[in-house]
Amino acid sequence: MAERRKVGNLLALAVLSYLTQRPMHPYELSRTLREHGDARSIKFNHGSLYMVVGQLAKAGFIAEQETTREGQRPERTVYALTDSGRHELRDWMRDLVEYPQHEYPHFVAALSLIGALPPSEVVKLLRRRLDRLAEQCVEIRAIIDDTLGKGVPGLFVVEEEYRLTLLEAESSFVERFVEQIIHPKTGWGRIWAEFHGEPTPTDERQQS
Amino acid sequence: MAERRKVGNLLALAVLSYLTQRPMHPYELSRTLREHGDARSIKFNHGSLYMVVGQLAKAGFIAEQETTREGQRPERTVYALTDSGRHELRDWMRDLVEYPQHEYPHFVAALSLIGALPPSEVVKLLRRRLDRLAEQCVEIRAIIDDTLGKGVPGLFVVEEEYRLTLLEAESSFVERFVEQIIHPKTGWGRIWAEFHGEPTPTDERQQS
DNA sequence: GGGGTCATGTAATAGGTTACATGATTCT
DNA sequence: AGAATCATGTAACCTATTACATGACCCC
Repeated sequence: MAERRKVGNLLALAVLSYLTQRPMHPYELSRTLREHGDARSIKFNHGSLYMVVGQLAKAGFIAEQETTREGQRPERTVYALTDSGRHELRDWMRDLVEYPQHEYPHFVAALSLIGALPPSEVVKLLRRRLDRLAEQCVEIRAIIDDTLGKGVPGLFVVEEEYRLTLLEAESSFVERFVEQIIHPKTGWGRIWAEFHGEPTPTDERQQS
Repeated sequence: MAERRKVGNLLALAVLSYLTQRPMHPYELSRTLREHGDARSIKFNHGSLYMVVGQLAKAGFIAEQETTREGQRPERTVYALTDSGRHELRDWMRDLVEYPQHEYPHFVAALSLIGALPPSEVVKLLRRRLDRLAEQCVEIRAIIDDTLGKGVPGLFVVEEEYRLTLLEAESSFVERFVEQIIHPKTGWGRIWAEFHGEPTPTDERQQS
């Protein structure tokens, strides 16, 4: 489970995966990744790609196959997957699917220090957050519908469905949280506000 | 929104937050962070802490206040929050609470490349994942109950409640996904399996 | 009083991001 | 023909993680 991989960057996983189809040179990988929209799921960045390709080659997961040159353009080095690379890809995928990872989303960090802001402000900010979350939901819906509309099978948008699930869960969490804060009798707002030297808040449920 | 901060590591946020209480030296911060359990929400690591403190000092958000030494132990440099640091803390928190960030969880990456594994295996792995997710849920529940049991107000475990919400959402997503794959008539399993050269799967719903 | 572990920090290394460079192609 | 953009890669810089170092305290 989550062993220390020789190459840990998830971009490498995408590279391995694309190379199962055919050998490619880095720029082609780059283009394909971006076009295929994988950059939404895996942090992508031109510089890192070359780094990762280098690491994979050093680790023996891919191998330089040929070096061609067209006209005066820089040389393009074509890489192919090795057996060891094919194995690494499967093994890594199994790992990722079976074992949930402890991660550190930004919002978790913010929540853990939320007491640093006064509750009246937090409520305002959370309501704005709800709007943004809703926007993101429609955006993702659009991507999904658009892709399915082109006849692509649903399996290829499953990661977007997942995101959507999480966004919806977050939204309803935030709604509940806001209620907890502003609930006039049992809410946390009172002591929290006092701690910040704010006037005891009135019931704000009707606002914006 | 999400401007380029002088110091971007979320550990720095925790440091700023702790220093609002009183000036401390790095090791004290380190201990406090670990004891207070913030390491579950913010990636923490001894080395990074010193780095971050250095960065914060260079950026003027904290300032060296005094340097003491007890016996022959190394010097301890005590840092205090500056006005600019206090401002940065609030500003950063507002940012994090209001704006959802696009993040890259490992599972999303795996889903986006899920076709690399054959469906029969994916189903097996997803079922195992469900078990692990359930374990994590009870673990978090325990932390929450334990903390509340000590009389700590609920506000201080809100980040764990959030995690829990996300875990539950993920669980139900995975359950639905498994159903999608194995559904005998409308499921994705059939073509997917063929693509991998596997025998067309039978209805596996009764298995483990 | 020798073997752990706590307290405290620095240095070495590896990893990732940004900036730079340069010929080719296309647009106006 | 000059400007913008694509194609392709390297180098410089920052950030983060691991490893190392050393005196104090505690236990048996």
